[in-house]
Amino acid sequence: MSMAGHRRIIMHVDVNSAFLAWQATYDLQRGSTLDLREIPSAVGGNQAERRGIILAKSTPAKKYGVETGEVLWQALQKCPSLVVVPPNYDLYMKCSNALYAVLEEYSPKVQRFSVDEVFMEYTNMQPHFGEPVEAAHRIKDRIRKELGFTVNVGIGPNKLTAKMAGELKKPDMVHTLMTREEIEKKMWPLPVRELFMVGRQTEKKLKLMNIYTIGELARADRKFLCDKLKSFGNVVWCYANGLDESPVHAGYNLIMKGIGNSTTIKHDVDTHEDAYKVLLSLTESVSLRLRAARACCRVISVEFRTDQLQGYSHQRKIFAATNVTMEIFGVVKELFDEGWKGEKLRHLGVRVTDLTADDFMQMTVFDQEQKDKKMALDAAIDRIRSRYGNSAVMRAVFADGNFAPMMGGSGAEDYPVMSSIL
DNA sequence: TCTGGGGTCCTAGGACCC
DNA sequence: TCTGGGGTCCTAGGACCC
Repeated sequence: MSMAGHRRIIMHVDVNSAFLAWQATYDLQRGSTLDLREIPSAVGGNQAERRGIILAKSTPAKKYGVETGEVLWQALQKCPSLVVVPPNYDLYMKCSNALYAVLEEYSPKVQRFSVDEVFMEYTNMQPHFGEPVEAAHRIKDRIRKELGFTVNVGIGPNKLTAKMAGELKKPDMVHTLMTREEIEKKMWPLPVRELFMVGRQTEKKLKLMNIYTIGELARADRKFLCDKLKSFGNVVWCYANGLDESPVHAGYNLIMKGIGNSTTIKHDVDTHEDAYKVLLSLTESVSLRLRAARACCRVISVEFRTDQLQGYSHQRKIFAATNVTMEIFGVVKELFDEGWKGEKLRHLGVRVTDLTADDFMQMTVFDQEQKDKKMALDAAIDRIRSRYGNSAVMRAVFADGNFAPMMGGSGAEDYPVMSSIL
């Protein structure tokens, strides 16, 4: 909440080619003489495990037309010399934490927006750290020197303008979008697709209205847009005009809305037995994270993706909130049986939503003793796993080694992800 | 030779209630 | 025997973000 007439100053810090830069930094610190950022390179999933897409690319790779999200073999056609390294999520989490720790020194209000993006409230911080642009340069240079990777810093009167400023030109730059004039000059000429929240579908609809640039969207009739795009029309119109009042949510105090894990399976699954193994594995990691967050869930959903890449889902609200692995798994099995249309499945997911705090767990009328036992078992397994690692305890169904006992979730701490409305 | 995994929010339609 | 209308809850699907 900002007082009327009070001018906020928000900074957005965005790591340049985060996954790739972090890997390169790590390699250099361990004595490598090759900087991945200086050659055509990418972080990519494992093709043999059918996860072969580009997760991040170097600037030289970008010059060959390599794009994030594209399938590996296509990227290799464009750039045969492309060096592809596997992802390392634990490393990313460590680098992200290090970045966050530095930024916390400059403001009491720092919001983790994603693993590689942070919003920082700089309002009223000038007496301590100087004018915003100078401070941003110092912060940026300090991160490069101390942590070894570069960031862009965007500065604006709200989160939207700060974020858009940070995207203007990369890498290792500071940009501002403080005034109406700056917005019109720097942001309005950009293709409308570059506006936060304008994806492929919205771009297509806007084109049909003859809107191609952010400026054209900003000057379009608001009522007309609401007519065509419903409430979303208002959102994008405001964003195009640099309007946004959303607060910076400091630290972890945002409530998580849901926890999910999903996985692409090495071989298509077409039996209940195999699907159950995958689903149990996913349920294990979801419920572990749920308990770590000291939460229970009231909605459980199972997500399907077929070998034809057709996706669908099935969910149910349960009577009493729970975080007991085998209770959740019981519902997951039911949902799978009801939802599965019998196709070959390449991908399965488990997600829990409608979370509540676990401190006053609703007493179940029946079988309280049974429930206590299950909760004690989960707690004991969680303790062993946190002490000796996730593979220290394994359910017997996984003993044949065909499926991993804990799929998804890196064990890294969870933090709230920003909402799409900023 | 195919297209990851983690999220959030919005909308539409049906069930159900008064 | 009649079919108005408002409200809430639930589920599925779609759009977007990184």
